[in-house]
Amino acid sequence: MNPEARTALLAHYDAVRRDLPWRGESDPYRILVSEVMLQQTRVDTVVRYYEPWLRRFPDVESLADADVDEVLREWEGLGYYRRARNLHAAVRAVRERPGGEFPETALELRALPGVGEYTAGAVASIAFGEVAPAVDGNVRRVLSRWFDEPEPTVSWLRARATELVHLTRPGDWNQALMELGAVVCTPRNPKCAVCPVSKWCAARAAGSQAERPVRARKPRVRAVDMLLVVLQCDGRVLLVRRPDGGLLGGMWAFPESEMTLGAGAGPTPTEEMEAEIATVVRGLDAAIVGPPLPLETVVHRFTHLHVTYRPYIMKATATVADGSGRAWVSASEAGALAIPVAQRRVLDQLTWEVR
DNA sequence: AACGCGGGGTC
DNA sequence: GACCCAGCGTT
Repeated sequence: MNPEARTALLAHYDAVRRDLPWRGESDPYRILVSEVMLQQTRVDTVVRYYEPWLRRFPDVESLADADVDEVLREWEGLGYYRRARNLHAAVRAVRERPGGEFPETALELRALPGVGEYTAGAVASIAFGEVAPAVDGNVRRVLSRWFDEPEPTVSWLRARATELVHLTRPGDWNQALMELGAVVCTPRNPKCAVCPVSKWCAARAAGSQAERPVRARKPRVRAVDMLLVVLQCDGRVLLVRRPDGGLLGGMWAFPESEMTLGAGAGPTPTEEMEAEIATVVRGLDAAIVGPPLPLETVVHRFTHLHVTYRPYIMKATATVADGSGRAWVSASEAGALAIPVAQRRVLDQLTWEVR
């Protein structure tokens, strides 16, 4: 493609690359862990999770042996919890391979759960030196500007990235492109003055870099009021396990019900709220022995959802048999479970008095 | 191609 | 408050 530009970018990467925990790593398991954690997640966030994760799950064997609950607990706060479940399944799949050997090609890696086009290329190039492209959001933006392509398609990106990838240092090349996008070729106010490839950049020449790639239309955010039912009995509260497939899948949370009454919920529950609480409690095969009392509301923003959690606490009889999907937990037991951040904030309001 | 899926940093 | 991040799986 353009040997001069590639040399300039690699030289820039060598000179200024950040010192990250996984930099220079050669263990494919560790590289896979870092790449999965980095999916849709900022470097600064991943840095806080990476090393604790490796202390708990240092290799394929230890992660494959672990229970999914431990895996989710270690992932708690990172978001996109499907990633943790997929990673867990992926190392189990690796263990089942002949000799338990780690897949070494992008094609084989791609077959692992949670490993898509990007992650397969990244791990193959970084861990095994395969000449494979790796196109993430950063690279998309860099290439869109480099070639002044307003709306790059997946196939166009794959073609450009494949042409460009360095033949002897593919892993460093892919990381150099991503690092350029993260540090220099940023979404807003790109730092063209310090960019090592600005003199080959078509958008820079046209002055269109600020508009590349063109913004996608913004998705509308839905506002939701969510009733949370906090049943308390003998210093324990009832948590239910959320369905695997959906939002916050597999994590433990308070029983909830979406309310349509808007922001009117005050210090005392409305009749409508009382009725909804009763419905939820009935569904849990429990019985209330005291009045529902409001806890502080907790606001949490998901990407497409703006949720106001309205927790009500009440004493109840622990008539629920502990099935796999329900559990009466103490404070210390709650500490060991994977619980969504917003609901952890509700838990933090509890005093855990016995009776 | 579009959508669901977390949480947090940045401007 | 809007944007967006070292994406993937499903439909």
